[in-house]
Amino acid sequence: MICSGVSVSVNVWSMLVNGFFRSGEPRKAVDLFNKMGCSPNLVTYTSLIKGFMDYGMVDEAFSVVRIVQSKGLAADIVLVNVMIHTFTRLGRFEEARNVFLHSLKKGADQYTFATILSSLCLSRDFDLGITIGTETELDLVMGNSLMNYLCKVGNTLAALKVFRNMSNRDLALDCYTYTGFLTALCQGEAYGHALNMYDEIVKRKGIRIDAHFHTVMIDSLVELGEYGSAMRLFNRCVLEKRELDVVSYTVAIKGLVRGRRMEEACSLLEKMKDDGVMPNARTYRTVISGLCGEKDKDRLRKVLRECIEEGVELDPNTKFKVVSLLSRYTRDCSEFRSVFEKWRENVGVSDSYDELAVSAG
DNA sequence: GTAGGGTTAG
Repeated sequence: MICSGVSVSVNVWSMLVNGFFRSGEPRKAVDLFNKMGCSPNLVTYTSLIKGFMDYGMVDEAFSVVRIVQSKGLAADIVLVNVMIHTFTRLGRFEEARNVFLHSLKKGADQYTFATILSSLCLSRDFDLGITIGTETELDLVMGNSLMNYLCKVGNTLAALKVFRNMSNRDLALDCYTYTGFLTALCQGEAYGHALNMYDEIVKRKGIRIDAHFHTVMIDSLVELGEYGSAMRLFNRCVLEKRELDVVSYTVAIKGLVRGRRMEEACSLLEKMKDDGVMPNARTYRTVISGLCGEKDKDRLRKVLRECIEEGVELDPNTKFKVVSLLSRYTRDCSEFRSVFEKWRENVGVSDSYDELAVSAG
């Protein structure tokens, strides 16, 4: 269209800018924006803000926000939703909440509620002082988000009610929905029923089940202290070649640690690597604090060696436990002396705050 | 039928 001189509307330019961001070519999106043959509008700016945020280009995103403001363009509902999402991703929950409260007066929709519910969960500040979206008819994503929120605040019955509501409608329930359902059942002390439902959902045709779904069931059993049952389910998932990821293995390891089965926990740590799933800092933390708890110095040294070899950085808490245990035995920690030195140097600097920070995507 | 937005775990 451009080469043949056909006039390209602002709609088409906006679609192209958005499309290049979404297909992983932010450079082209920006080039095209700069070459637009007409002036951009709110839709174009919204695509830019979202696009920049998706690539972690926070300053660029906010420079577009300032352009919108300086042009006196009023944000519509889509931009409002993008801004709630943007502030949330940056951990700026207060601002997300303010934008949301402002949007209530002008008509929030399902996207708004899904976003703010997730924001509240992330901020761990569940008290918004208002009820959310009771006037709005649930759609799939908002329903999923609401169930998740209700489970987190401990309102299990309300979560189950949302599930029933969703089931009675013409919604194509998905992985998120069933995961929320199982979480609620386990929280409601109906884990036997949850296990039956789990089996039934896995057998059902046409539902894509992901690692998250299996992991939630396994983790719920672990949290209920049903370690044997949790491990049977995990092993069954392995045998049946279900999709499992690093979180699934870590949750299973947590079950073994809680059940004080450290030998098996260490074997599973090895097995996951054989299965092609690389342990991360959280996995090592689970095993290592378990070994510290059991004062199992020999296994601890072996696992710590691997952790260091693989370049996985532990959290400050776990480092402290390791040093407390091993430094009492000079002979046992000689091989780690330089590593411990480095840990001491870093105390109090950035990495201590990592756990407080919220991922910017 | 005609641009842009949303939900999950250890």
